[in-house]
Amino acid sequence: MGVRKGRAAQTEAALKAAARRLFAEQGYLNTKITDITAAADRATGSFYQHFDSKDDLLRALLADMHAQAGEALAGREDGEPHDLTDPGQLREHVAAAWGVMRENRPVMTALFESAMAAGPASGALWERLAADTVMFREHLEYLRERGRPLPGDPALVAAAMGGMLSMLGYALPPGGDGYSDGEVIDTLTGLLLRGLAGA
Amino acid sequence: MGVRKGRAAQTEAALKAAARRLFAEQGYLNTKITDITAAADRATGSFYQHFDSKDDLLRALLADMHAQAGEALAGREDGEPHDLTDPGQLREHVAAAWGVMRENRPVMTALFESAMAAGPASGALWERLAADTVMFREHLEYLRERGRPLPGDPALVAAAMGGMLSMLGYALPPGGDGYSDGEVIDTLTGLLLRGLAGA
DNA sequence: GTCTATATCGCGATAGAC
DNA sequence: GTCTATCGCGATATAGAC
Repeated sequence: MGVRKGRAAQTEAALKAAARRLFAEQGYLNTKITDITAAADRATGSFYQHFDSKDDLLRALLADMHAQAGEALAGREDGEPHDLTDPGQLREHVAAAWGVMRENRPVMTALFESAMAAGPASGALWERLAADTVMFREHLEYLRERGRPLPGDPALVAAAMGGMLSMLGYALPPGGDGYSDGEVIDTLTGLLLRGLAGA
Repeated sequence: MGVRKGRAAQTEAALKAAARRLFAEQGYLNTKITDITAAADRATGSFYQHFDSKDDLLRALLADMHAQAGEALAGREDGEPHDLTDPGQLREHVAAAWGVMRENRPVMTALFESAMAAGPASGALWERLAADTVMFREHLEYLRERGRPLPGDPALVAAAMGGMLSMLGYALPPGGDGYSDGEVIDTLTGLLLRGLAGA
């Protein structure tokens, strides 16, 4: 695709870009449709030419993210499960998950808030957690098959790991005064790998 | 206090009870003030005689919970920090945290959603996480002082542990088909204690 | 497709009789 | 203190000209 786009495509892109910025800045739930159109310098009505609702826009952003992730990961998966008890390999996985979380902060943030707004009984958040940790779960199941003792059911352990990551990814203020990405990744890796009982 | 209450106290209690039930069933954000009054068989206007807003009601529920927890914990804290690397003691702490989460599901749920609705940049969720994990943090600092190697900054490790707990506590459907409390507690204890690398 | 203007509505909050 | 009735605002969504 070339650099030049039609006016319509430009508007859609502007709306998406504005939405991503606002979702990260003030959250998904707090962001009104009029906020998005204003930030994109478009009229309110134009929004509905491209999206049915805020939720629809979010799904579009998610699709973009998946497409991008698909490109980046193409051919990188060798199909052979990795050994999560190996320090280097675990760190790599934690770093990858953390990276996705940070680079796609607007979308992850929004999905998180959206799932949460559905309420606990809806199970939406649990589904999200499960979906986001399939890779962890598969690797844990692989370990279990090979006779490694796990602290519990692979799906539960995977969800616990993922929950820890998502929660920190959402809650930790991204810039400045907090912890560096490397520090967070090292800490989480260490915590998961050795546990509290030490090396 | 006796069993009989005035009409006013009865109304306030009914509103609180209805709110707790609805918060657990459909979430805090989804629950409208009119839902609460309807469930409590009271008129909409009566709500404001007792609370200024939904947020105010939540604070009242939180105060009730703290009062109750205060009674339960009175005299149980011996001031001496515990050793979180001891399996029994760690499990006790995890079980305690999990128990609070489950027994006060409506309030915890609501606090969680409320903090989240403020958006990520507000830092509200991070503050909640930090506040809910002071006990973990203190124990970790105690370990560090005694020369134990930790995977990272005590506050960060504590937040990670707390995040894992809160996230699962919120996301896991409370009844029936899921995991038992004992299973969850054992899994989390094992995960934190031995880490993935095993005993 | 984009704009301006407006219809519609849910819901928080208040007024005033009882 | 509780009720019924209503106001007012914020936000979604649509209508119709350009």
